[in-house]
Amino acid sequence: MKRRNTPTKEAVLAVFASTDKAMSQDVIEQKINIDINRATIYRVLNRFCDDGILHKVVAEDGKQYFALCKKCNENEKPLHHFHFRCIKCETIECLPSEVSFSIPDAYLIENVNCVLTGRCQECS
Amino acid sequence: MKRRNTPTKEAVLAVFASTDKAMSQDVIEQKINIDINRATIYRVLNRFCDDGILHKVVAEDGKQYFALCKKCNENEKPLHHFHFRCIKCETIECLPSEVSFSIPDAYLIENVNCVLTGRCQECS
DNA sequence: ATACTAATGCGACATATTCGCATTTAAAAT
DNA sequence: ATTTTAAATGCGAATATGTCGCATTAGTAT
Ligand SMILES: [Mn+2]
Ligand SMILES: [Mn+2]
Ligand SMILES: [Zn+2]
Ligand SMILES: [Zn+2]
Repeated sequence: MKRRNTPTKEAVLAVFASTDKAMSQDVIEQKINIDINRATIYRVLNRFCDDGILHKVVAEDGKQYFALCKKCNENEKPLHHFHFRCIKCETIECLPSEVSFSIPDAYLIENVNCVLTGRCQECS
Repeated sequence: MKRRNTPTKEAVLAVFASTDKAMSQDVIEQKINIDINRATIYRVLNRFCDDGILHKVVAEDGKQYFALCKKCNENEKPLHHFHFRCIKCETIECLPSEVSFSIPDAYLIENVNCVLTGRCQECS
């Protein structure tokens, strides 16, 4: 069960180090020089999510997007934050805006997925 | 461009009249007695969305769910509300909780998609 | 150097949604 | 009542995204 260091992991992490946007598998694959299998990329991404290194968002295009989990000390982001997807430049960013809602205690929330869609500052 | 009345439309609307939950295409198809083609159901649903009769939510399972748009006079629901998807009973409900966030004016919001996932009151 | 098993590549599979196109049919026009 | 028009449908194929099984490769600890 212990994780191993592999070129694939490093390549994927390098991509995330280069931007603070959330990215889909195909975009990530494009940004990597070496050839990595699609399924492998998904497995690496999901493993990173399990390990709390990445988090996953599903936009209303039905696709999964992955983004770095900012450490609580530096660029702090609320645990549950909104995301913004620009239909023009096709990027997804994690917003600093926190998600808050009221719901009866009887509900058990296991996941929060909030995405706003439209045009970002540059594209509007 | 003018809409026509068809048995399909009526059958789909009848399904929505029977519940206040959001439903996916396959569930809707199951609830209809007469045989309607899958693509047709999607087209009807999307047309209803265009016409403001239904609204669409995409959950983190990547699937589209459709729900009635409540009229502003009766069971008033905020324009942008949260949704809750129960992983146990597999239902999606429109919550009365309104979605509020702060984002620079330069952003142009065209769509809001917020889904909480977990276990509902009955299933928790 | 060897053993153990996590990680990968590959192809197949599953599922959801859309699209083109021929056909049907609701509704307007005659 | 009949004809006309284009909206709606059925069907099959296409697209897209994500997962899975399984054989193979390759980190890492001993
Ligand atoms: Mn985020
Ligand atoms: Mn709703
Ligand atoms: Zn943009
Ligand atoms: Zn439930």
